[in-house]
Amino acid sequence: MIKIADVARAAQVSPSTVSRALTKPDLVAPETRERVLQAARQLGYQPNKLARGLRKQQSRLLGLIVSDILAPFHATLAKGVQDAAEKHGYMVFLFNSDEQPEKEARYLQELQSHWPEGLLIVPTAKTRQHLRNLRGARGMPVIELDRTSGTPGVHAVLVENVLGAREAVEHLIALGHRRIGMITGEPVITTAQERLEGYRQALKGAGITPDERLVANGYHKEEGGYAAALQLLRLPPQERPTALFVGNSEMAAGAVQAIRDLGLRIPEDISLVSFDDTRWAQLMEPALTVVAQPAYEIGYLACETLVSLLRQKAPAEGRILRLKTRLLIRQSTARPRLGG
Amino acid sequence: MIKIADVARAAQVSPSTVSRALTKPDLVAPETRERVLQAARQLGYQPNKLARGLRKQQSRLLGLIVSDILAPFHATLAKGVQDAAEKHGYMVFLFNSDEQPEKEARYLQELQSHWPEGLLIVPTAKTRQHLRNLRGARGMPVIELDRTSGTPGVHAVLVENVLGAREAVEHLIALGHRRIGMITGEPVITTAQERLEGYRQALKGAGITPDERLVANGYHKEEGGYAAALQLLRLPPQERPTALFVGNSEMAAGAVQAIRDLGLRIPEDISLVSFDDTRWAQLMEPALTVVAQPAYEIGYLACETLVSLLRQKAPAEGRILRLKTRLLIRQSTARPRLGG
DNA sequence: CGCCTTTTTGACAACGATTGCAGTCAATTT
DNA sequence: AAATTGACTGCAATCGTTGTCAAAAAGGCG
Repeated sequence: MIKIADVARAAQVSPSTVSRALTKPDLVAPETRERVLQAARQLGYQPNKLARGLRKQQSRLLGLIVSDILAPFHATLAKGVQDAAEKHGYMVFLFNSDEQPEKEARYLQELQSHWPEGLLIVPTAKTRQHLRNLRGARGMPVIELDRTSGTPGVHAVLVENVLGAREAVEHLIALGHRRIGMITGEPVITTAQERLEGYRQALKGAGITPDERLVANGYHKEEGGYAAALQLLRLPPQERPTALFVGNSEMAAGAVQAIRDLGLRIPEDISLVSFDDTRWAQLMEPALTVVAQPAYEIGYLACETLVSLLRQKAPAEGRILRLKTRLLIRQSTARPRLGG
Repeated sequence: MIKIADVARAAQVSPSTVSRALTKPDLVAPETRERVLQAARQLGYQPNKLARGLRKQQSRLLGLIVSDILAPFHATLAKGVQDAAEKHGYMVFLFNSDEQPEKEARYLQELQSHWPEGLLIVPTAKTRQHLRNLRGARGMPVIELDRTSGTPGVHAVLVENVLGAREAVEHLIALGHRRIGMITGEPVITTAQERLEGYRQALKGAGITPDERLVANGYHKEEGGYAAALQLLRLPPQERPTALFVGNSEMAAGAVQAIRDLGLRIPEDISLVSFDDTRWAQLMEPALTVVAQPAYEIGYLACETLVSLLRQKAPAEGRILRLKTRLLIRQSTARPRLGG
């Protein structure tokens, strides 16, 4: 690997001059600079970021921990973060907690030892205490995405979950549904709480008495969504929901499977609306009505926020940004059958 | 940030001893070791990997460049790589070339300056020359995934594309199709070439004269697949294919849209089979017949191979591994209509 | 008790890049 | 012609960690 000393020798100057020629061009004489640049180019010199980071005490690295890279929402989030990071000359270390607090803790440690300048994280159940334990975290800014851990003073980029959920359920109510089931995520996760809250608000607004048997936990995962949907749809006929509102697309995929396995039809027998727009939601038959989240924008904006925090040295107080969701009405929601 | 000197002071020993106590425990006296470990724990010491990497001349970092992180195939690939890397104590820098050679070149440069010990890459059209330009690459082992760039001596983990494609097309032929169209990817990409070759072999094997008008380029992308499908399905009735074989899932999604926009039904009017199994392929109606690739295994295996190359210093000659595909017959393929 | 091994520890020099400081040299001013 | 300025360059220290080497301490043996 070519180092600065090699370029220095080739250009017949000192290493200091090479460094300056490359990073502070106006501090060296034009002809020297040209000689250095040429030598560097010819030798294919690439600065060693490890050494530079060590000396300058800055890594130009950001850490990103998402909870499920295989879910389109998170993949899109990650892309938004990376695009923004690249724009500002940062690299991103991407990890996947799989919603497992232990994995998250491990990755946080591993990450910390690489001296990232900032951290973006989709928190899990224990993120709050993990962040507290990160003693070295000094003033390292942290931005939470999609959910919050409740850590005081932390920044976050979220969506209007309550409103988004309420709109979805109000849409069902407007179609005439009265018995509306919800498949929610882990109750410790704020998105699950907020979406449940939106669901309840909508019911309340319409004067519908909430029935706790119509709310089932799908643990944010496909299998959980499958089980939850089965549970709800196997209620006795007069108690069974005529519509389901699902907290995310993973669980919705499970719910669709369950509905099919029960031999029910969407939307004739059961209306379905879920959070997250995905390719399969668009391609399935009937296309799924969804609450679309601006995943790319969340990631991009979070990273922009982080970078601007890094620019201004003063550790700004935690600010929470909330983006809007959009209800995309497709064919999976319809009037309930009479007497349903 | 706590450094070794801080721990040394707290434990009343020299920095060297702290370093040894942490990395070569049997070289320090038990009581000293205990004192050091305790101090380190108490202060929350984390070794600085930048400094360590610089000193030890090894970063424990791997680079991974995929061509589209939003595609499930690539996301799964990445997960396989990361899981394997983690097992061996490596971190992964993940990038996304978006199939754009310029992006790839930029990321390769950026990556190189972080001194990764090895590189995993899903090559684009210009990877071969990019790798050649990477002068510093010395003996840095490179593993190609999914496709090959044709760089001599490089390792690769691929699938049996010819065979997989042939089986898919033979399945269509067995159903009675004679006019079978193919939507292929960029011809410079080896997977596209090989899958096309499999298609041709299947036709030849069945004594069907290939018709070049039945092959359209979808450029690996959804929009391309849409356009290509339109082109093929708008051929005059007696020339129009009764079945389509699509080179990947992105293009297949476009093809499905095109088929629907034309008011055609799957599989009654047109049979469809594509490479890559995805959630939407399973959930769409009718469920899509696909050639499933072991994406996770490709990633995992590639990373395992890379790590084992790193272990044995000798730069082994390039070896190409090919994994099997599986034809999953679902409902999107059926007998052609009589007189179709 | 002294000599020789073995264990344990600390001082020091790297790794590669950057930067404050000081020195050189030519250009300008007096 | 001497003095002053300014532009440019090199020296040396530094970032945090590790490995080499030698010194110091501890243990073993006659």
